Amino acid sequence: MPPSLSDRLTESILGIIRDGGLRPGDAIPSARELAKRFAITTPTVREALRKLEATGAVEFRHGSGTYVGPTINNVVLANPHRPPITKDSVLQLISARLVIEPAVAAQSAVSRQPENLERLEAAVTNALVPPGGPAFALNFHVELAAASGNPLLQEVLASLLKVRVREQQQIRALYDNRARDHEEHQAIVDAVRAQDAVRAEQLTRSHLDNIRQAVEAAPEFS
Amino acid sequence: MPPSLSDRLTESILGIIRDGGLRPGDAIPSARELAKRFAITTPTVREALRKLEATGAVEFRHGSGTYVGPTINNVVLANPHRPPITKDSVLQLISARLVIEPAVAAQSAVSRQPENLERLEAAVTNALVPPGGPAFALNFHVELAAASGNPLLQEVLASLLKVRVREQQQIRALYDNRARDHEEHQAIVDAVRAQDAVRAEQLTRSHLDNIRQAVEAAPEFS
DNA sequence: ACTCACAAACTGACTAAATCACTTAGCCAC
DNA sequence: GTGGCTAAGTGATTTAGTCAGTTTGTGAGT
Repeated sequence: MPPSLSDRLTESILGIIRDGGLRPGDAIPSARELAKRFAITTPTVREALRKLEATGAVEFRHGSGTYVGPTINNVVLANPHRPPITKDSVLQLISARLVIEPAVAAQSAVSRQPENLERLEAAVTNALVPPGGPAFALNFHVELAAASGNPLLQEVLASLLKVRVREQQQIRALYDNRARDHEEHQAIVDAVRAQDAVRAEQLTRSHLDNIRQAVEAAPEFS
Repeated sequence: MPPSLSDRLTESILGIIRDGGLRPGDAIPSARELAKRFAITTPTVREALRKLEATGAVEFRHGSGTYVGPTINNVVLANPHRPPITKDSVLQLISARLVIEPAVAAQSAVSRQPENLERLEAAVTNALVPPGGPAFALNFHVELAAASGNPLLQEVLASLLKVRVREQQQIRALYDNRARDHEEHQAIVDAVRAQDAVRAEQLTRSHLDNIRQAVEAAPEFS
């Protein structure tokens, strides 16, 4: 069962990106030129590009060009075609985070660098500004994972949280306890700063447990 | 910036799958029929289907049809367009697993059901049969995560390990210590059976640490 | 010299109508 | 029955073109 033409094409296009040293944001050759280069037609090229688009490896900008996407080097990614969200799926997500994140926090307390502490502080304070601020790229829990020094852990957390974006508003609507969140986040940062792994782990666990309880108490959402 | 036609199409196709109650393995309407139904042309339909294919939501079988894929309900998935593997990336992966898996093992020791123990035992014994056996679908570490009762944790581990498949042969070639692996796996299962979370956690940690050391000692691969 | 408007010249988005390649199921001969 | 052939349905790909945005450079007007 030989790989299909469009399969080989995706690999070739990735080869162009890697061999060309292209980084996220850089433009790749136009669909017409790729078609010419590989001696195939544009619909076939577009199929291959769509596959790459689905995984965030490339991005289309109508009229402008095709660009290298932000997650091209990711190992694990959030499913862009997510199933609909239910209260159960939210609780499942929090349960998974309850297993993973405390261990991550402990590791981050050990491995954190001064740069990580800066970003963590920024994430904590940014969360206080009312929504609409542009600096929402910094997510506290993702930055906490980043402080572990392992990009893979950051990817895993980012993927888990990306799925949550859609219902984040719903949770906020039901249980907007920004002040408490802020306090707990700050306490975790302090533990990480002090390189107190045990405390960071335990604070993260109770923080997530608080969120879990809040969601559990909330009514089923639409 | 309105979503492109093929974006809306993917959503519509997912709608057909979900509304039709289709499950992985079931056939979906042919590209020609979808084109007719949405009053568009087949290349456009194919672009949408390719996007769904990239995330494992659908599968093509030339000459036969298009079928619902196994990972359509996944929240997080392994990047099918993985970057090339280096020794560093392998160590990074093991480090991430060293953070996540012990915590997962502890949770599994608490939550495991009789059914999980069966599958774990099967995974342990299957690993002993020489490669070529068909029952390689059971991966010990994935089953260990499954025993936690949280499908999301299973997804995360499966995604992390899927990436590793490509270099699994390389690791095996450098450090084929199947007997030791088997012993350590068996010890973890015993701890999980006894619902001894602390021991399961610690055994998992040392097991992964052994693998890490073996990889570290290995020469750089091609 | 500066700025604004506008017109190419690029780009992606999509259409239309075929042809080729593969799989499956049914039929028929043996 | 069983084997092989055939026909219908499917995905894979081509060809040739139109539509719709974006970027860039040019030139008129100030």
